[in-house]
Amino acid sequence: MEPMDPLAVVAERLAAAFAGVAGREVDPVVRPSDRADAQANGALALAKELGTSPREVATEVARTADLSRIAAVEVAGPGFLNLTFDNDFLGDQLAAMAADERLGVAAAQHPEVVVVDYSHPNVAKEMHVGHLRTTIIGDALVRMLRFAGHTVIRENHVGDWGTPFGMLIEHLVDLGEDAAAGELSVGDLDGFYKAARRKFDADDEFKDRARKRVVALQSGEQETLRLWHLLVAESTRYFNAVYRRLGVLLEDDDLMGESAYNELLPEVVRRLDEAGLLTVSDGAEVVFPPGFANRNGDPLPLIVRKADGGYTYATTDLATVIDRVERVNATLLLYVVGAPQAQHLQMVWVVAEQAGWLRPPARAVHVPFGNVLGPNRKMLKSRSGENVKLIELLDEAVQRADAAVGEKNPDLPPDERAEVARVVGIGAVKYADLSTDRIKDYVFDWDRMLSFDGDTAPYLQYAHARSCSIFRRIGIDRAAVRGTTPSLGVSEERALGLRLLGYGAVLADTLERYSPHRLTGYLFDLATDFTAFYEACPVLRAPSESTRTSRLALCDLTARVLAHGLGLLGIDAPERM
RNA sequence: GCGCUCGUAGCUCAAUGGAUAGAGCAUCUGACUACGGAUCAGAAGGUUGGGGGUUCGACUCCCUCCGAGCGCGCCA
Repeated sequence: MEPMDPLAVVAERLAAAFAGVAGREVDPVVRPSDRADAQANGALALAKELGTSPREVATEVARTADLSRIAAVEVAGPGFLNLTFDNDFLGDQLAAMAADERLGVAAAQHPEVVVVDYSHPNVAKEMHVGHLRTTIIGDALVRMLRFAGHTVIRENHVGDWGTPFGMLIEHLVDLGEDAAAGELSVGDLDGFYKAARRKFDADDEFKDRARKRVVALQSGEQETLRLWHLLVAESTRYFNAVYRRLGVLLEDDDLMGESAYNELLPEVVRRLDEAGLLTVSDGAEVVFPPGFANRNGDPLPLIVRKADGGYTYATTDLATVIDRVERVNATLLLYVVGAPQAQHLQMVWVVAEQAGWLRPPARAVHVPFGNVLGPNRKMLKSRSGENVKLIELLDEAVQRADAAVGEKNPDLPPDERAEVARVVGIGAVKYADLSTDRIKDYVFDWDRMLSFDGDTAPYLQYAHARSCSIFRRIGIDRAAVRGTTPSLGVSEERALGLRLLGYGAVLADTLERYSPHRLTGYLFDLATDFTAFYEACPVLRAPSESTRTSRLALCDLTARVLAHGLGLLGIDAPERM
């Protein structure tokens, strides 16, 4: 099937012409441009190789390229090929896009099994805004990868094991199971954790009990395990409530906490030993991956077993590699984990490669994201106590959205209003996070997260709702216009049509970089093009019946792309708001 | 000390090595008895932290300096 993206079509034709001029295969870059519909700059790069001027190369390419009925081409500047697409061609491409369930988005050529590791909250600890990034980015990547045709396995690597559980279980015992469960079920995880921590720090007797409890837990003592399960179950219930509120795909089946790898840990160490990678250093069993040095310039170890015999998170992370490659049969391991973990993960993967667990086609990719900073521009610390609970942020967002909906559209029935408020509020929060390049730190700011103006989800949702509204007004089914070929005589129609046709390329780019903000940027541009079109081009009062049908087709396709793109980001698009 | 990341308009952020660095917010001017004003049109706002280099061409790549943040042996 010929691609619907006109840039791709033209790139193919130009490649042939370039090949004729250069005498070898050339892959010209064709990109959107302010000066024309598209621009190719291959001649500039090729001229030196051919020993001629860029303009000569460009002119020859322009002369020999087969672009009839597709685009006009002219040589400009130092040797740019400026392309102007033929309107009928664009209309045909749009018609093809509208007829395609995938909206012109190509499926992955080599579908694979992908594990996406994200969210990973800690049992008996509050989910705060820091968890927003990994959860939302991971969710968006899952949706996009799935749409691209990959088999996607979600894994929520919850922190459900380790030394803190001694004190948490003892605190549970002190409170009594019912009282503790009650406290946890209302979501006061921070209060529970802090109380345990306080006792641990202040009370030697408690501390002693906590330590013994850790040993009991690790040795699988029945009663201790039962109490541990209680903690995990209550926390999980709370996490699920947050996930449902947030509208992400994670569910109980996706839980792969640290505890899930317990049996594998001795195996990890044994295999490392067999591979001759294990060294004993200061009583601990470690591996020295090449290329890493500590602050003294000495080799930096990855500790897989502490001097006291306990395992570390490095051991667990190594176990995840084994499990995901050997049991799940994944070839792509995505870790949606904060940027500070970069070195740790690199070390783990180097060791996994050395041990032979991670080898092509299997590979691990870190999808890092920046820190959420406090008002003082310092990292929002999970134990600082003053960080914002995720659920509070979400509730506030929905509440503000509800007020806005009540003001803007008072006629909405109460139940629909509540749903719109939810979708708009949550959408705003998600979009605020997803629309920034994930690698950057950002300062957490209520106003920023809860803004409904400008480059925000509600703006995109509004554009979608307006488009749907036209069809509702005249009472026709949107699908009815999908057979028509749009004509693009007006510049706003043309700009909108061109934008629509770029959807597939943007999605590919977004997935290639694992950067959802590429998609949000496109959707904002699309909504902007649509509103400009909407202002300039009357649809229902169009000058002719054919123009009206053509514009209705553009409205329908815009609404579909907006809803689809937002959907891939985990954001709903209501038909009314 | 070593390593990683970041530095772009007053603020928050975009920008595959391509011509004149773009948006949003805020500010200022304007626009309908609304196909939905949660909108649109316009103005103003820049030595892309400094300096060097590579290139026909650098916000982008390399070097260096400055500034900020985060990692760097038994927490996870």
